[in-house]
Amino acid sequence: MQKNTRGSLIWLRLTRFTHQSNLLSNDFLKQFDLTTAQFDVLMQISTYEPLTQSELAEKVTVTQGGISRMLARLEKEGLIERKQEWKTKTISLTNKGREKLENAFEDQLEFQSSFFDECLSEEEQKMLYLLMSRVQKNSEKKKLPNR
Amino acid sequence: MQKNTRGSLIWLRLTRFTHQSNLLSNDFLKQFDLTTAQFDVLMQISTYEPLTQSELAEKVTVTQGGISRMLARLEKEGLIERKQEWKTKTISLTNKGREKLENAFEDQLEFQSSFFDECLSEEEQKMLYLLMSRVQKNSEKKKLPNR
DNA sequence: CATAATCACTTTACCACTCAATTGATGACA
DNA sequence: TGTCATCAATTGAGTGGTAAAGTGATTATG
Repeated sequence: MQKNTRGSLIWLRLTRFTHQSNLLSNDFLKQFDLTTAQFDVLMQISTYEPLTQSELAEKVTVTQGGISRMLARLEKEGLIERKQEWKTKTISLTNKGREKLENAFEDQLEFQSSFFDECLSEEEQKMLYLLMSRVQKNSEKKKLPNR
Repeated sequence: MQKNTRGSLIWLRLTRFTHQSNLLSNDFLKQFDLTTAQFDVLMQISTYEPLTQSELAEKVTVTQGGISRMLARLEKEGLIERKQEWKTKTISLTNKGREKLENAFEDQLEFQSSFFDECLSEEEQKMLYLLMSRVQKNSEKKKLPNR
């Protein structure tokens, strides 16, 4: 079995970094009693509310089933509301949810940025964003038939 | 709530891509009856065998508990062997495991590479690898106290 | 020598995701 | 009007991750 390809090495770096930064982010968000995934969906809701579950699932690239459970937890915690409205459910933040998000927002973005600020210049960050945008969009195109 | 930082945008692209490519990779590996995670640990075992569970956990950056269950499943499928050896367990591939890995290896690496080959030039890929190496190493430094 | 500490691994309970099957409401049409 | 298709959301079974508590053998120490 010969040596790895460049692509597979990039891929490894990406997965390892994402995994690692997720852990650190979870740890960081503990102070706000949130997880990274929860922060992510709260952000999306706050940006696009009101929206349906399927729309949200699309935004955070998670399956219907995943979103359903996630939202059930968030609802139980009182951070979001689901209103059955003419066949679909419309979701929006509660005041408690909005507060919690506003509370964590700045710090979390600062935290996320620190991963790059600490080791890349402006220029390099722009470059990385550009490259990753291309790569990510390309992977979107490969999407499985109906997701 | 103001707009996102550059860092947070990069972060989003990275997580979305990693998630998406993982799904596609799982789908791709279905033909070999493997998951991405399983391929990952089989690769590491094949490279470093024989090794202990803790060493493996280190390599794939997963917790002890996670590795324990993962290996239990792989053992049940007959792909790996665990030999209790003087207090630690030494793991190695079985012939079946080795075969399966060799079978999938080329195709999977080709598949991983395609994500980048399809949208980046040589130069750009080198650049991306360089940047991600820096970023990933930087995140390693931030590791939580005892992992 | 007995008890305590340590070490490698396992187990449990939880979160977050998948796919696939199911439920339940809406709307269409014979 | 009854049935049938459709569509959003839910549920069930499974994977893969975490943290934290538990187990059992080995080594240290009082």
